[in-house]
Amino acid sequence: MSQTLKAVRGTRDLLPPETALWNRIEATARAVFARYNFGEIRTPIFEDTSLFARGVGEETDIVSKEMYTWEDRARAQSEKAQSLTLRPENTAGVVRAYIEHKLGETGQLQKLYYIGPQFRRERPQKGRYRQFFQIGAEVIGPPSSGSESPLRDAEVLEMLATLLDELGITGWTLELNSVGSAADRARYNETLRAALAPVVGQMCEDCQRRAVTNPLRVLDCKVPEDQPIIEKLPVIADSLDQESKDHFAAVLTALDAGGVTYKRNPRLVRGLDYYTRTTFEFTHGGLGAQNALLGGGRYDGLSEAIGGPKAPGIGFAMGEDRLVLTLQALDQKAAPPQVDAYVAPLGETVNPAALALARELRRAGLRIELGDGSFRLKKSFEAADNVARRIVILGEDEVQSGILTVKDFSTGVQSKVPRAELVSFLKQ
RNA sequence: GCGGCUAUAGUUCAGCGGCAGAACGCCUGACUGUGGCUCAGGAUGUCGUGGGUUCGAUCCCCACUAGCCGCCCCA
Repeated sequence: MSQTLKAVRGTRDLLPPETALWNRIEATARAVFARYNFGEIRTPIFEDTSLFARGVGEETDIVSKEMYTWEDRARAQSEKAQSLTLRPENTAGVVRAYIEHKLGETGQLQKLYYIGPQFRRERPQKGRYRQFFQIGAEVIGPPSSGSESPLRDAEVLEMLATLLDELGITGWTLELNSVGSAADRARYNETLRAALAPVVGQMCEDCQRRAVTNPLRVLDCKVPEDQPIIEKLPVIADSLDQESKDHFAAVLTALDAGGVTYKRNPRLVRGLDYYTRTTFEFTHGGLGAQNALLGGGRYDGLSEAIGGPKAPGIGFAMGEDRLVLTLQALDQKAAPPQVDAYVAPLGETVNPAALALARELRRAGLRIELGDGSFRLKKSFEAADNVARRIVILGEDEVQSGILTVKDFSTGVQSKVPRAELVSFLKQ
């Protein structure tokens, strides 16, 4: 059916009842964030392209291959067209807003969370979409606000463990590493290049390519034959300066005290250029190749990279689509909602009275489905049983007498209830 | 971006070079105001799109599109 319009590749419609699960996830996230004193930030869905080029990194796959970018037309002949991009992630936008509104001038630590769509033009797969939803948070501020403290790292990780637990996601793994400062990373890259030179010839094709373009990525290789070689490569921990080492040690100490279990992964390197020091990933089996539920880390130099003041920070982004998939795999499907009562008018003449009754009940806070007088009683019962705990029958008799007939589907008990008592009866 | 698998009813899926199928769901009746069980009947649809081979294609071939799996990357 080429004529009918369809959602474009990599995008999808979310429909009830699945949206109930999305709502639950978002409500839980908001509640947890509130307990940790985070406030919501909403940034635009598109930004100046250079924000991502400078923030995320020109050489990353995200920026070099996956962004939706276009030239916005100039308003006047004298004006240049502006290059705009649908946001591929939200951290850069948050930091841009932090700089633009001079939030650092408050002297306060900024704790901001966001929930919203992001866009990357990748090949779609389960758990990977071109429009996908992230729930993320950032802790950022001038150094004097404590933004650089390892306690912030530990607090964010502890909050994430709590959030996943409250969502009902069991069996997650937290993997942790420190990639050090920008200088540490540059030094490590050199060390790695030198160590790879004599052995790279024995490795897989991908690794041979990575050894040239991005040696850090060799550590991600999953080819079994390469593992013995990779295990003998120098680890980044040895290239860290003393300050970074102490910082990471302090994060681990705080996590231990907080009772958050983690697994150190010296080979965890993240794909965005802005990450420094602590990096982490929460993974879950059963997601297939896209096994990361969320990822994040520290970005002490990001603000300066995009022209702002020194503002160290740490943050994360959760793949909401992946949270949904994981919860569905754990069989926590959204149960079809049961309304409190189904109002069944008997005959089209009582339709108006049925609307009045439904209004009264709904205004009292009850969840009501309203049927239709053209339905035969049998059909009303069947429709009601699908969605409601009880049926309220409203025929001519009931309108005349003011006594309604209510049948409870779970007990099979049928009652006569005066209209004045109906609300309290249904609230039982 | 690369490689592989797949595409048939609202849903999950059979099927065959010659009238398009099942289950569930849906509609009608048995049953004028009492459902769930039962029985009888009914509608499901351009067989993803476009082209080719053929007397004839839903089936074979090609291309495209989309989904899934792996790679890549990442949330």
